[in-house]
Amino acid sequence: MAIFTKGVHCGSCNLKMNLFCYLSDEQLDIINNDRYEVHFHKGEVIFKQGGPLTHIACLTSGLAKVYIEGHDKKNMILKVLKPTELVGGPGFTVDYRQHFSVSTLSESSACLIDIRAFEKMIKTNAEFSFAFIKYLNETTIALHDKLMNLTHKQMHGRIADTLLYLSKEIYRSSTFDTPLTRQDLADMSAMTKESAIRILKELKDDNIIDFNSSGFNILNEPGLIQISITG
Amino acid sequence: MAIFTKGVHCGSCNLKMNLFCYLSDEQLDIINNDRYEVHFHKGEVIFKQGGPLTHIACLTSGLAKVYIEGHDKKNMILKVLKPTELVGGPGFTVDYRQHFSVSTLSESSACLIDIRAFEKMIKTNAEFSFAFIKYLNETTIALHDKLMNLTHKQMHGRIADTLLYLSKEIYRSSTFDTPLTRQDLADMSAMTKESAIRILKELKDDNIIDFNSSGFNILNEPGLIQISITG
DNA sequence: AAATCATGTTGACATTTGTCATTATTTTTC
DNA sequence: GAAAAATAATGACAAATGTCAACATGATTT
Repeated sequence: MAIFTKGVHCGSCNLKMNLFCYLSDEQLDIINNDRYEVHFHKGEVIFKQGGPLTHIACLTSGLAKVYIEGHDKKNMILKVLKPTELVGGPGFTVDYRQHFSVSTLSESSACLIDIRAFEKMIKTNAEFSFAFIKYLNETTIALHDKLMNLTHKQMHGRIADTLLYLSKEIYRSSTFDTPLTRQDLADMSAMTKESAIRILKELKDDNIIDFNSSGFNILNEPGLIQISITG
Repeated sequence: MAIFTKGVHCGSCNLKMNLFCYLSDEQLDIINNDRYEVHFHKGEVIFKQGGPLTHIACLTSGLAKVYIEGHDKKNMILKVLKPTELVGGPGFTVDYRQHFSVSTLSESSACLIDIRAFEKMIKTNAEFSFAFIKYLNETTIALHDKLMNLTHKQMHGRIADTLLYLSKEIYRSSTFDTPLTRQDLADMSAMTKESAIRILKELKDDNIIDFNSSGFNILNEPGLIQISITG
């Protein structure tokens, strides 16, 4: 678990950017007063599944993965987190335990917000609460989408979805270098790493994508989208 | 879509049972004033995916299924709804469209609550809003669970999960008769109906379960749980 | 530079799962 | 009650996917 080495105020994380814009200056002060910036090395765990939910995190630099840990190292990566996204956890208001793990894919920083301060805002500011409900519902819609993609598409479609997600949502570029390993790509696509490698090779052979040690390049995005649709 | 044949006040749906217990009598009056009870025949659609989200429903009698419609009639049943459960929809606060369909599995009644009245309660009552957030988070936890089960378990484990869900959560009995078809059981377990039939037969041959035209009987629950775990 | 370790790749093979055709059974309709 | 339609069941087969073993590559340590 994250250790608060020092109480450094997090200046790089402008809370007003997120749903915190609904807070009054006074309320913002309350949250600002006990939030801390923590630096994480590559591969370190920010939140651990099963552990206590004491804080909400806002990734301020670097990249992280949010994943559910299953049996036999069979993990499922729910999403990739980039600055300056929030990550809470559905245990909030329920059992105050983490229902997924979050770990960094590169050197990263995160701003940790005390869950009690967050909870107070929810209970005292209805606009803020409403915005948070919207955030939760958007998460649910994304989860539904993932559920359908992973259960109703074959491997080619699932890998296409993963590549399009990285290209469009995370890196916003048709070429990108990524610290995600083949195992990570497999964990995002619900398959073994061997299968992921095979499908990637096929897509490369068909000139839909290209890749080497320095990253991926989507050569034929319409083709990749077609594969994503036909599954 | 549901047609409001008549403005019949819904007496059988005691809103105080659900999260509505956080409302003041005054607020409860506001919601009570424009809610209606509607009867649905077996197989009728209460909410249609893609359609407008104008109401929240509380099933007051009967049974319904909540499902995402995919391509080629490949549906995914998210949950079975029984009295007196609420069903909203993640489109609330987002795009005000339905992101899943709800249809009845038997003759049913539902109490429909205007989404604007509901939204007003969210915005004016922080305790209510907090309870609703808890409800949303519980839904998300259940979705995570489903995602893991469906992507990381083989068919035997998935069918076992479905049977245990029906037995424990829905019917609360080791024997139950259900209007769910084999296709429905398959749609809950992310497989084809032929596969569902085959697995059910295997479980029957192994004396883990029994079934006939009048319903299911779980003979060896520990065995079924073991299958669910080893997947 | 050698050694070690993590990650990536490939091939052979077994298993799982879906598809399709066919027949039985049940339910609904007339 | 007969006919039609929906649902259930079964078998043969093909396709998708995982498993395992082997080896390659690259990064890190010594």
